[in-house]
Amino acid sequence: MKETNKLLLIDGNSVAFRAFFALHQSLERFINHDGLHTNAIYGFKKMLDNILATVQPTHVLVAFDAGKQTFRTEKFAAYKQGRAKTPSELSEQFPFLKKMLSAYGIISYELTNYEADDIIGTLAAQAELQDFQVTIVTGDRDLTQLATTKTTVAVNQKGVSEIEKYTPAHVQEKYGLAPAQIVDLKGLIGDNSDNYPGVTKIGEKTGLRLLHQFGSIEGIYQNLDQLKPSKMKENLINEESTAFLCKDLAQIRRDAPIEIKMDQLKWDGPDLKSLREFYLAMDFRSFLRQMAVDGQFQDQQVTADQEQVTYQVLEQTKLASLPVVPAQVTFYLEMSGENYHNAEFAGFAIKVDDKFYVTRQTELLKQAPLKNWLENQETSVNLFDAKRTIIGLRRLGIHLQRVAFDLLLVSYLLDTSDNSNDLGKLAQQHDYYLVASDEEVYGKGTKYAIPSKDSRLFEHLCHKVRAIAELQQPLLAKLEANQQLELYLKIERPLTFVLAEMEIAGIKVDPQKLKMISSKLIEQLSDLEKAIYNEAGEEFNINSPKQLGVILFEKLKLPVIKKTKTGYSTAVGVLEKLRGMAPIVDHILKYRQLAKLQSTYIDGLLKVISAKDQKIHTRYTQTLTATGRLSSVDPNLQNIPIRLAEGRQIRQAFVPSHAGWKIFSSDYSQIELRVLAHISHDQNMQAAFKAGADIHASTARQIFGLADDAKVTANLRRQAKAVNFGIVYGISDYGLSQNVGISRQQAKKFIERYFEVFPGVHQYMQEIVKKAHAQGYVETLFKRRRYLPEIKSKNYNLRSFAERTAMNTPIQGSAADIIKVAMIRMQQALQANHLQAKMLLQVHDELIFEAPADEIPRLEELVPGIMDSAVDLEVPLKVESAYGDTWFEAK
DNA sequence: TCCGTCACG
DNA sequence: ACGTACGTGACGGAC
Repeated sequence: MKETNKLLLIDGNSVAFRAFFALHQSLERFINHDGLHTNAIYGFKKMLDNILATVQPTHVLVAFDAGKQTFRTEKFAAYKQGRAKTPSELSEQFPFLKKMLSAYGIISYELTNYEADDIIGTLAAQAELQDFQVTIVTGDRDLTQLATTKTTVAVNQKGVSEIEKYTPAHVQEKYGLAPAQIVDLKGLIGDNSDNYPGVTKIGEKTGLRLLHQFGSIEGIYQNLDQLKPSKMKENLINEESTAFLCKDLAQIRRDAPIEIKMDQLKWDGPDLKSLREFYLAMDFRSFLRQMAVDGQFQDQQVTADQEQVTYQVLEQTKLASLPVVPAQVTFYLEMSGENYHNAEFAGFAIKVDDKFYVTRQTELLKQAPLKNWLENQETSVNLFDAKRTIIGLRRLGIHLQRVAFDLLLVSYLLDTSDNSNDLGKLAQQHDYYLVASDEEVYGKGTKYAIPSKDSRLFEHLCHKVRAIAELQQPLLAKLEANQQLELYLKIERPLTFVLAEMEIAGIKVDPQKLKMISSKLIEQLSDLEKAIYNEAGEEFNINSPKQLGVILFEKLKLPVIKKTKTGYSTAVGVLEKLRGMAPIVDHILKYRQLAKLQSTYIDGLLKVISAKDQKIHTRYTQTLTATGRLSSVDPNLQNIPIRLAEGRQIRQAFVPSHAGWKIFSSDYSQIELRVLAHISHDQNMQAAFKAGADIHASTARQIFGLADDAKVTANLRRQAKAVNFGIVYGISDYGLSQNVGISRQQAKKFIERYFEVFPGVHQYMQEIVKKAHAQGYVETLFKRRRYLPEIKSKNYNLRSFAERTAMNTPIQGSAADIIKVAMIRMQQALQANHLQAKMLLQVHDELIFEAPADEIPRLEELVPGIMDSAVDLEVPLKVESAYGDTWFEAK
């Protein structure tokens, strides 16, 4: 018996539109490495898989509209006029959509002068004659007119997955009409979105009533005498030609001059190789993973065997049979929770030679030969997240000395903007699919739990170890190809050890001091609260921007300066403009300032002082920022207040951990501007630094045209400083004007003048943007790389942002490189000089130590000496130091 | 979980 | 005509 042929016809434009708007809120998340939007392609692909699986067609075609001009516009010029232009973010996706269809082995078809509908109508008619079953997929209900016993019309609803199926019975049920009568209905009532009118005053209700009575438009006009005289009847008579024209426009053609034969639509499934290449080009990682898991890669065939990993559960009795000093091991230590300073151990897996060992008993690590593997100098250890592992092991009394390959760190260096802390997700980004993400295995949020079933945990840990081992060679090769091996080997990898020591050391914090500050704050806050309620005439939550907005702008009728997405803005900048209009404003500003201190810096810090040693152990994230800076979390010790006197007091609570010790601090002076002077080779700016001038005052003299020895007023210096900052950030006249409080015109003049005075800087800014465009990324002094795909975006905002980033990242990132080098050398110098001093904190351009009082004179020489010689620039680096009994006094 | 706000370089 | 300084993390409130 012959099997039934099944034809699937898809309205490409309509489905692409649906997919685009369904994923519109995620538009900016769907951008591939070339800056192409991919949301419609993604949605289309999901829908396509869905429909292919349910319909299981033997023949497939996707029809597209050929253009605006069609036979319908010839008959009626206004047809589909007044429609919003297709957004460029969507139209750019069509060529790639067609590429994907071709990889799927599916024909895309369009026909001059006809719409996709007509192609579908014609092919459906031909297929029915050949006894095919036909399924039509579209987002447009008009196609329901094509439903027959052999043809089903599937209309996708809002999303891409919800589909409503129309058979003749369904159309009958919904409208009380046969599918063929849909065109009569449209002829009477018209179509707003296609922009044709129908008969005046006839809507869906009247239209349906007439058709139920007379069957068709022809029927209505043959039986006009049966209608009672009415306005409607007059309209029908006056607009007879319109009614017939509109019916004709609605009528999908079933005889379009299509040259394609049914045989050509035969579908044999996708070409997996092309599909894989396409997904790679689109950055569709989840689909790639799906393909791998489904065993669809020819060169990376995943069989059930390969999914599995053979491992041995490690036990006390087995330790003796392990090798003594292997050349290489790959190791993963699992802890439950992010904070490795105190997270519970969950187990470990280790690969040696080709064998995998795994256990929950982390205590085994303390014994031979495992301890020796990790501590001896001859075995290289491959890891994921070395810092986490170093600190976890240290808690077990194990001193990890040498790391060869750190998957997390290397991956970050390869692409600083596309990083994840999850081994499974990260492996996927490198086209390795045989390890799940932690979220898949452990869950997230309140559901997070290490599996109690041994095999589940053990397999996952072994998969992780296998991924590290497998990715080692290819990723190191990529680093080398990018000329980034030195950055990894000389800077980032050694830095991991330095950071680990700083985190383990921690900084002592005096809770009594914080509580003293707190009691004063609470008193002041309570007074302010009373004053604010009094001025507002009611009590409300001052911390709620929403409630505060109502009080200020509705009840007190203060002028609205700025709005946010959700309501009135009450940010500092806004409140400062309202100052003097009502006393409540000053009180709110003060309240905000103090409430921040209390919640973030008093309560927040008290919560994280360790009961064991009265210290705070932050974690530095080495693999997060796009520029190469560190960040500090849990708590953030890089944003302890300093600018305002009230907040600065918090620093009095940061104290040395031993009696008779001091806090010592050194910071780079204007490191970013010095970096800029170096990379731009601007002679004028370099001269200022070489002369040891006050750079902001010198800038002021030059851009405001003062004499070389003229005194610079505080105000001019402040403005020049703002311009200098603006330059570093990738300046815009608007941004500068907002910051300095001058007109945009004035700001523009400042910038022009600046570029005249510092032509090297101007040239650098232009060239770095060009370079970013040409190569797709920018680099720092030590070849740290940041990709900027959006620099090619057609969206002005995205593109401008990428351009400013191109200007800023080499500056900010090179400064980060420099202090990292200094930190490594510093740690070595402390050891080499047998000093007790410890490096505790890094705050971007500043290093903070604690040391016995008698070491301070040595540090005053040593630390600045190392910091200012960390790199050799075309301008000198300047370092300033200070010390005292608390961090507050080390200023 | 997102948003607005604000602390730092 | 557009909306804008660069890089972070933590908090409270609202959904």
